[in-house]
Amino acid sequence: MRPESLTSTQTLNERTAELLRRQIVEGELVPGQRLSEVALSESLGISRNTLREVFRLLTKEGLLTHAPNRGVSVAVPGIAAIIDIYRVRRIIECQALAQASPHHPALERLRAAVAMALRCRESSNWRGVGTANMAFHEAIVELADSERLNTLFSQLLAELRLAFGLLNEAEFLHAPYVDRNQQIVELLAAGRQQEASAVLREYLEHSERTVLAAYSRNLPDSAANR
Amino acid sequence: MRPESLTSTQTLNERTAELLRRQIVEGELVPGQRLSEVALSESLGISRNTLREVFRLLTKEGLLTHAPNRGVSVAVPGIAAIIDIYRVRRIIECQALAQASPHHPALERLRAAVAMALRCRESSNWRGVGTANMAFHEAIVELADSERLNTLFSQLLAELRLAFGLLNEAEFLHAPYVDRNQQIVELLAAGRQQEASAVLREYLEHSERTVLAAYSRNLPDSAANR
DNA sequence: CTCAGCTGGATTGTTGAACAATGTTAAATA
DNA sequence: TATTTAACATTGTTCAACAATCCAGCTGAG
Repeated sequence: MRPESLTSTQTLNERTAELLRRQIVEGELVPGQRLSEVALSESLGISRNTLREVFRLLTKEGLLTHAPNRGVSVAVPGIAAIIDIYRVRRIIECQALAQASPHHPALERLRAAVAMALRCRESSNWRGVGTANMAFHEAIVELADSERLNTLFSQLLAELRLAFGLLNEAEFLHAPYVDRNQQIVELLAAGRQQEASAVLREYLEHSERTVLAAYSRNLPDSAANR
Repeated sequence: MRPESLTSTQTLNERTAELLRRQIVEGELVPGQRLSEVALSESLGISRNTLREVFRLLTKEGLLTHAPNRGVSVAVPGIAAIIDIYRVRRIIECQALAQASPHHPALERLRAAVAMALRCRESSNWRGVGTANMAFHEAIVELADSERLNTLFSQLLAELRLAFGLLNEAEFLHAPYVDRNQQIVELLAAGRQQEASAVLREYLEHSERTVLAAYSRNLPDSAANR
């Protein structure tokens, strides 16, 4: 999809940004961890100035936080961020689904994501279920045919993956929703968008509650974060 | 609202970004204009590296476009961008309004924006009507109580002001909607959110048509832009 | 005359070093 | 103990240089 995601891009800037993005959402860099300009630039083999440009990029994407004169650190999604993200998701995803055409090309992507999730669930590959689930929701947003919503949403999902990384219960977080995803696709294909949207709304509310519960259970101290 | 908008902020980075932002949306820098790193950095009295960091910021905000090895230029919102922006606006604003509480604190801002617009219209201050109108829509999005939607929307509006700058018909673009804004506030205050949302939707569709018409009328060549 | 390829100049990409400004830590003092 | 001061470390910012890329104009062949 995105030209950057294929291979190493043209500029060192983008390549480094992509690398750090991956390290952040995959948990190699843990939330809250401070990123020293000199240390990281040396370990990456790039200049400090170049790294600073990358920092500005990722900060705008919400993956890093930048405190002037105090450096940048990996963002720590707090409860407020979770609530905010789910609020945006309900507004965008439900609306995209409700007004979607049953013949939209993204329908293929939806079906593919469901199929992938089913396969992964059978082999108890919960991580795979998670990424398939992400792809499913990205396809839902694509139903709205808006570049800007697509990029916003992919950033939101990256933030959410950061938050999920704080939890270690991938099965618990993703597996229960595979069946509902399938149901949503079928409803949409049958032209029953309103019902599909309603299912999705309830689904998102349930997921939010689950995440928030796991959050305050596992991270009792960082509740006031961000 | 935003801490940056009050006075000069801490870091030179942010201050310069704010300056360029203003120059862009106010038309001092015309869309399509190329921004040379050396020339601009000298004229601003800042270093080339610092300016490059600012460029990355404003590019992420959609106000600049960055072609690797070919430098940055002021973004040229094409017809596709206009359509996309209005699509996002309909999804976000209408939903925010439809689910809003009639006692939300942003209601005061809505009323203030309408009052301001009325005053400006009486004195034929069309520029003032325009900014009041922008404030009105920002307040609508605030009804959704989402940080992320607020920042997304303020970026969208900045892009839109960039597009409007290509047109020189402020009266035509903003004045007709003052009355409808007032109507929307009254409907919301009366607890008739659905009707308010419907008025807004029709309003946005009308505005989009107007802008697109003016666009293809005034800029017949740059239709395929972006 | 047109077009492919070349060449030189201009711009961006990237680096390294330096200094100023700020934040942090720990010792020293009241 | 609390406060102040004094080092230290980190970020903010600048500068100068070189490599990589792009662009315009030129040349020469057909």
